[in-house]
Amino acid sequence: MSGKHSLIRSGTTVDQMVRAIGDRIVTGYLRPGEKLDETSLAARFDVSRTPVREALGQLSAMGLVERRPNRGAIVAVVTQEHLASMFESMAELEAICARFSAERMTAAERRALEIEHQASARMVQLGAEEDYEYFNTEFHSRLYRGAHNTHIHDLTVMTRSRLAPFRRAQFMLPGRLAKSWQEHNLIVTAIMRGDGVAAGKAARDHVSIVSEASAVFAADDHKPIRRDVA
Amino acid sequence: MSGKHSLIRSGTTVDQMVRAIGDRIVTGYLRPGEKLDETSLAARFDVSRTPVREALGQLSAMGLVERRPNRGAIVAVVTQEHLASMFESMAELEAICARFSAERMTAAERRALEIEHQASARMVQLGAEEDYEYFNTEFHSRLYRGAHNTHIHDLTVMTRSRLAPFRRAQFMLPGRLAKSWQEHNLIVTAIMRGDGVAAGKAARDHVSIVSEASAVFAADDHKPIRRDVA
DNA sequence: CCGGAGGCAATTGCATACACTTTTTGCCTT
DNA sequence: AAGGCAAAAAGTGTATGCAATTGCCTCCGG
Repeated sequence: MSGKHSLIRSGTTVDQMVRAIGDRIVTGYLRPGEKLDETSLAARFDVSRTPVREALGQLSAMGLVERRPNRGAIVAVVTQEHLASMFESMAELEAICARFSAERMTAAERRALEIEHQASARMVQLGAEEDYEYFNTEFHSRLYRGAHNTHIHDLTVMTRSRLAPFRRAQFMLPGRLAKSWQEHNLIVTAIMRGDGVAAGKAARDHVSIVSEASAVFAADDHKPIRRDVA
Repeated sequence: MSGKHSLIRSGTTVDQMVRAIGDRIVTGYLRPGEKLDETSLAARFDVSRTPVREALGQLSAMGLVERRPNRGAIVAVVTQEHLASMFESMAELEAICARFSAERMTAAERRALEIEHQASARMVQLGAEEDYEYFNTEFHSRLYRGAHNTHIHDLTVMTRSRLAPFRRAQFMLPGRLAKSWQEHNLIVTAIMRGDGVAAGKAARDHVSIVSEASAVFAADDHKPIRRDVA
C-alpha cells in the first residue's frame, strides 16, 4: 500500500471515513455484527489506522458501531427490542415534527410541501419506486425542517439513519407506494389546515405501518455475515 | 481532579477522557466557546494527543464540542435559538417518557416512584437544595426508564446532558423546590392513575417552566470567552 | 475422548514522529 | 506610521512503531 493521497488534504479525511463507513452500514452493505477490522479498513481506504480509529470512535458515539475494549469493533447489532424502540421513537419524533410543522411552517414551506407532494403522485402512478423513494426522503426532510427546531431535527435525522438499514423492507410490500402516498396525503392535509394534532397522529401512524413491515424483515434477516469489506 | 494513570490497561483511557472533558463541559467548568487545546489537554491528563483527539471526536459527535478543520476544537457554543430548540425538545421528550411511563410502568416501578417522590417532600421542607437535586435527577431518570424504550431513553439522557450547563439557573429561583415538587406531584398522580395524556402534559409544562428560567440565565451568561489564562 | 494450562500469532491501544495548515510576528515598503 | 508580505512558530492531521491484551492452537493430564 504505497498510494500517495488521492484524498483531498483538507482535514476531512476522518469525516470522509465516517461518511464512507457510515454509508456502508446505513445502506446495509456492512451488516449488523460484521467485524470492522482497523487494518483492513485502513488498507481499503488507503489511509493509516489513525483516522480509521477516530472514525470508528465517532460512529460508536453515534450508535452505528459497537466497540469492545481490546476486542475490536463491529457493526452495531440491534436486538428486536431495540429495533422496536427505535421505530417507536421514530414515530413519536415524526409526530412532533408534523405537529410543529402544522403550527409553524411558513407559507412558502407549505406551498413547496404541497407542490412536491402532488408531484410525487405521478411517481406512484408510474410505479417508479426509486423516484418515489427520493420524493419520500425529501418529503420527510421537509417535515423535519418545517418543525423549526434544530435539535428535534438532529435527533430525528440521527434516528432515521440508524433505522435506514431496516427500511429496505418497504420495498417488498406490494402496493406500498399508493398506501404511502395516501398516508402522506393525510399529513399534508392536516398541515395545510394547521391541525397539529391531526398531523402528528397521521405521521405517527405512517411510521408505525412501516415499522411493522420492517420488524418482519428484521426477523427474517438471519443470513450469514460477509467477511470482506469494500 | 482525577487523572491518574494506573498500571493496568483497561482500555478505558479514551472513555475516561470523554467523561473527564465531558464532565467539565456539563458542569460548566469549561465554558461554551472555550478553546480546547489538544496538547494542553494531553499534558493535563498525562496522556498523548492520540486519545485526546479521539475523545474530542466523540464529544463532537455528541454535540458537546465543536470542531473546525485545522482550527482546533472549542466547547460547543449554543445560540439562543439552539438552546430554545433543545429545551423544547426536552419538554417533548419528557412528555413522551411520562406518557409511556403512565402506560407501561410495572407495579414495582410505580411504587418506587411514588415512595421516592414522597420522600423528596422532606427535602423540600428542609430546603435541602443539594439533596433535592439528587432526588430530582433520580426522579427524571425513573421516568426515562419507566418508558421502557431504550432509544427514547438514550435521546432524552443525551439531550439532558447537553442542557445540563444551563440548568444551574434553577438554583437562583426562590421557592423553586416547592414548585418543582408540586409539578412532580402532578406527573406522579397522572402516572399512578395511568393517564398518559395528563402525565405527558404535566411533564411538558414542568420542563417548559425550567426552560424559561434557564433562557434568561443563558442570555446573561453570553459574554464572549477569551482564552486568557487567569 | 475431553478439558484446561501455556505459548504464539494477530490485533488493539497509546505514544511518538512527521507533514501540512493556520496564525502570529517582525521587517520592509509606501 | 500604517499596511502588507514573509517567515517562523504554533497547532492540527496523519503515519508509524511498540507494548499490552486477546484469542487460538497446541500439548499435556485426567
